[in-house]
Amino acid sequence: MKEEYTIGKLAKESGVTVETIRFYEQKGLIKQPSPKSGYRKYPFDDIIKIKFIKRTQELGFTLNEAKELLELRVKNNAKCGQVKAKAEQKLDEVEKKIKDLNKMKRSLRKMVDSFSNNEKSVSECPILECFEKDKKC
Amino acid sequence: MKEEYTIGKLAKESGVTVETIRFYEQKGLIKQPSPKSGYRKYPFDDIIKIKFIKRTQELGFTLNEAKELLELRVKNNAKCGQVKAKAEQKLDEVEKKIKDLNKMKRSLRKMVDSFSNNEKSVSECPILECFEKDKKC
DNA sequence: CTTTACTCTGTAGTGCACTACAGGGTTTAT
DNA sequence: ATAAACCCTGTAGTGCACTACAGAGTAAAG
Repeated sequence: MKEEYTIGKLAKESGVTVETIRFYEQKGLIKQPSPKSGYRKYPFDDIIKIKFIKRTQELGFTLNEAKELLELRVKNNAKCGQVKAKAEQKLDEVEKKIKDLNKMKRSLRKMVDSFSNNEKSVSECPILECFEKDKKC
Repeated sequence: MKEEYTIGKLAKESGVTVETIRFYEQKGLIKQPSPKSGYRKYPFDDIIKIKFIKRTQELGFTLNEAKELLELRVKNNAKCGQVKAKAEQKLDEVEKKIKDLNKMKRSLRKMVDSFSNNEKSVSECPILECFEKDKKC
């Protein structure tokens, strides 16, 4: 009943490859007690860490940003206020991303709507024009 | 009154660098009549092509996708439906991203709110847990 | 006619997030 | 005891979208 994973098991359990874990380690996202004696050993808890990284990536954060967020958890002298500030900053970033994507969405929707006549040949479709900024097709 | 741009003028007019244009050429997005005699010459029309590429990128398309869209314009047997389908697919992708980011936003907002007590130490702040999928903080 | 500005090809480097070996050592199952 | 399965470090390659030269040729301005 050991409290540890080998790298292979951690990889399998968290849904990434062994190489990815070593890559994260190299980038400083996952630390490990430099295996003087053979193999890396990871606490079970690291599976949550890796899933967290994957989750943040799904949401458009970079690995460096994931690292920052992980570091917030680790600094035990940090106060909630500091964490809150970082979280708020991320929140602003997320909101900006959503805004940008909504712009994209509106443009794409306009384009799609303008292509309602499926049988027109492309020469009659103003493809280039439809992509122009602020152009109504 | 020549009907052509040099690469430098095309670059300036379309807001990209000379290298970017050559890069696009290399990737097959812009074609040019392999300048046996000196310098590349581009029709004025290519400025629209490059702006189109930039625009598609703004809309979340990759260079390869931009290339495909440009090719649709050239193939005169292509139907509007094909362009529409591509735009719709992108639209789905963008909408999914927005959904994910909204989830993230809600998680972050919850997190920020839970950090109202600025003097609690971070160890009491459930950062990782707050990011977990479908987890209510 | 020379200097400056522009162009050419080709290769290498950037940042991101991996992915794929090579050439070993270790552990576990049979 | 040996073979399969796993692990190690380290380096190189991938795809994307450029960016930055090096070393050379050409065109335009004064």
